[in-house]
Amino acid sequence: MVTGSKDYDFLEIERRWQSFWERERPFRAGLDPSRPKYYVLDMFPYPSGAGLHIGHPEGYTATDIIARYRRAKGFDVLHPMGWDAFGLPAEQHAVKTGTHPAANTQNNIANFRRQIKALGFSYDWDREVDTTDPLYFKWTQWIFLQLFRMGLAYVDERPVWWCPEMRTVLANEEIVDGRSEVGGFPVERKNLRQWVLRITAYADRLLSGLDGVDWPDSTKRMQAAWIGRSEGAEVVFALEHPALGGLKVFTTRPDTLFGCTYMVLAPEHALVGPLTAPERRAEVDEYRRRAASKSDLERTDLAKDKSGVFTGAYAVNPVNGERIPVWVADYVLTGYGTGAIMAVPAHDERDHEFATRYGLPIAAVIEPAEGPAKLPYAGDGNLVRSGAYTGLSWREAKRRMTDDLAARGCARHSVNYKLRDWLFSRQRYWGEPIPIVWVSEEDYRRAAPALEGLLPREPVSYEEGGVVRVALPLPASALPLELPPVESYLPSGTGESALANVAGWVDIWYDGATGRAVPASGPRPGGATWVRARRETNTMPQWAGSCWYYLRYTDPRNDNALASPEALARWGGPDLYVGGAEHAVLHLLYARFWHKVLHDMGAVPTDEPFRKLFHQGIILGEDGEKMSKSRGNVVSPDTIIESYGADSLRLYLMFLGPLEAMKPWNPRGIEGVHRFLQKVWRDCVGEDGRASPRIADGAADTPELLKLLHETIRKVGDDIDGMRFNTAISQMMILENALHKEAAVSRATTLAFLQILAPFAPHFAEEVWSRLGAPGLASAAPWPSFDPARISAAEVRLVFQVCGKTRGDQLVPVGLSQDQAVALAQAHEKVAPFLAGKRLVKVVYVPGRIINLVVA
RNA sequence: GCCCGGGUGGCGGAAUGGUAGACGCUUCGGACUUAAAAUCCGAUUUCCGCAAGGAAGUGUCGGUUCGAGUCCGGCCCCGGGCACCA
Repeated sequence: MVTGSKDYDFLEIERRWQSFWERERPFRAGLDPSRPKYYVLDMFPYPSGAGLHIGHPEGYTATDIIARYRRAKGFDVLHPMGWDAFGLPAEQHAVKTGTHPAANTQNNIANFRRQIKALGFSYDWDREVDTTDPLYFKWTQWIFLQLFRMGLAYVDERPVWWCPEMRTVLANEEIVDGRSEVGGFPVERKNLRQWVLRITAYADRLLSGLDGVDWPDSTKRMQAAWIGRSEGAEVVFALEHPALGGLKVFTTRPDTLFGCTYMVLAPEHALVGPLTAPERRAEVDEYRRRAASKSDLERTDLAKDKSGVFTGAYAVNPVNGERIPVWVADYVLTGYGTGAIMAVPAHDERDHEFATRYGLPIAAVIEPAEGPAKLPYAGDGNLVRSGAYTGLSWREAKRRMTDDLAARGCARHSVNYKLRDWLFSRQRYWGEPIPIVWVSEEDYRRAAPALEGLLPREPVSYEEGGVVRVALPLPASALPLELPPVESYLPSGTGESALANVAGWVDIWYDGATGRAVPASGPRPGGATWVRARRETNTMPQWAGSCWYYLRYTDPRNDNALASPEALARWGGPDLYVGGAEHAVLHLLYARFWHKVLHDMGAVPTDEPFRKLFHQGIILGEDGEKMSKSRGNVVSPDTIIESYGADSLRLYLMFLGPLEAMKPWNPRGIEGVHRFLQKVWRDCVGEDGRASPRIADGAADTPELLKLLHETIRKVGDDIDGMRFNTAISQMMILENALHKEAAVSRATTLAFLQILAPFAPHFAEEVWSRLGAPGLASAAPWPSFDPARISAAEVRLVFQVCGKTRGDQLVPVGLSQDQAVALAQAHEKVAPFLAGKRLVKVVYVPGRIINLVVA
């Protein structure tokens, strides 16, 4: 199984070995259950039409090295690849060309697969998954039904970007500067009925679960910030208007209650209407109208100056009975806390800015130890002018005041999160259909008994034109619910997806017990369980399929479960997950949420999906800018492979710098690693294409060479474990430079070198391995072990310092005593002049490293 | 504004508190060649010096230490994330 060429013909060599792997499939997982398992996963790609760019194989090369290294170390390795293939670009392409997005998607997948295989990655292709495959999304839909059953999926009116000109809903990324990216039409907010997942129910566990995982700190921090837990109190302020009862606010600083000088409601707050005084109504209504027309962006970024209006109403501060005015301002958000705040301008920057602008009183109630602080002051301190609480530390006061108010029934300890529930529906064709039909209340009651155990405790319903519609889940037996063919992939024009136009699919007679359906245009089939239904026309977002794919890889063809309990028990989640930091929050948070839900229902054994996470850095263009088509600085792996081969590309991607770093692509640098391979080739393979005469069976390598070999074996192993591939490669270069200088090198040394090179440059290593006549495969041989005795030397280089400055060095025997070391230093010709005439005041001796003589 | 990460030769980068610049690129010199490419050998932080050698040097200012690229504090740049969340 070698190629015929005499020189390093990488194209031929790589082609041969790739077809060998294709044929023999040596990288299948689960072949030997007696071995320990290792599951190493890449974030699967969206197969775009543009094909692979150089950033993809960076992370893939890293995981491939680890996978091959672990196999050589005796692990049963699961290393799979698949396709996150639903998504907007495929749908846009379908709209433009009229062809089914699946066709284009399959073309793109074929191209991605070809490109990935050309890099020689050791994926188990038998486990490939594709989120758009009905056999896959059957289980995505099944998971949705579990969320539905558990009351974690509900419907709500939520705003979306609506383009009246195009009569379609647009995603955030389709909008540029407040206009549609295509056509440049104006867009507006429009409320639509949407599916929402109750991720907030898991907020606390999503936060605490971060403690137990081996993730980059920055990513943990980002998730924690996104979840945004804050502890405080809900406090009820009585309103003067007796009919209105109380006004509830959330505050993290109940200790500053004595400094509350006004209150603010979000413009959308339900009490704004009722409590506004008649003489202020016109102004307040106008303000609310203006706020409603502003986008989120305008309400935050652009509106640097705070604005608001007085409602004419007053509330009563529960701690001191003071009468305080109630304002409306859009710096208070409706979605957080209670949508209303107690304003403490002395100790909150935002309130301070607002109070200053509108001339509202500012009362300081917290003082640092060194006396009154410049306001606004949000730091540590004790209470002042706060009645019975004066003198307490703010932390102490926070607890006591909440407790006291709670005893009077006007406060309670409370926790709030920034995390919002997850908007889970898209008005698109190219996504997983949501397996729900909508029926009347009456029909729901009729169908319910047959769906025992599949329904949420509270029915999910909404009202439209006075008619209540209730969500009925498809039974699992009716999954997958596939996308019906459509004439046009354009959205319906009413804000619904193209599915709404498929009358025979949407409007149906539906058998709740079996999930069978026939078009409503036909007669109602016989049988009591058939009801009139309308199918859900929303589809799932792209996140859905990627939320659980790592589980499917463990048992990708299972038709009875998302994966068998045995497969899940064997593989668990990935031991290592590698992907871009751009997914630090959303993908990883959503997947963790689903995983915890699945864990709670007993479907998966672990509580967290990704034990160890690593983000590869971004590879920038030659110009140091982000690679993009418009900049024209995109590097394609195909062209690099043509000129240097996949092994050189793999080596170079890893040699560029630390995996996690952002680093520019330098087209010349690849010459270096390519030369390295050429050099190894020439040192191992002779003129005739067979083993070089330099490689001698009986050659006695020098102790220095063996020391270097064993150091290299150790360092390469350590560096792979630590994901420091760049230094592993440089160590192998050092070894090669040394081997190159030898007239003859033993076969054993050469083979060991090829083995540690194999994970990095697998085609190359296998080829040379077999040319040397070594048995089997380089990748199948057990990882070489290093001998510590070879590494330790009898002599070490000791550095002589005088007052911390290096003045010389010398080879000394290991175990040299301090006195001997001092004597050697004093006698050293380079060192002695610096000691002449000085008194030795101190000696610092680090055996085997340095001796520092401090003189005066 | 807040929270992170990072500033080391011409370039990418390497350095458990212990010889700063490994390894590679670039450039220069030499060998081989009719010549070129490839390859091989050597040099390549800056300054002073013919040399031996010496001095300075890891964004910047200060500190801790026998000794700091590494630890601590201030400042300046660059990159990323969040951004009225009460």
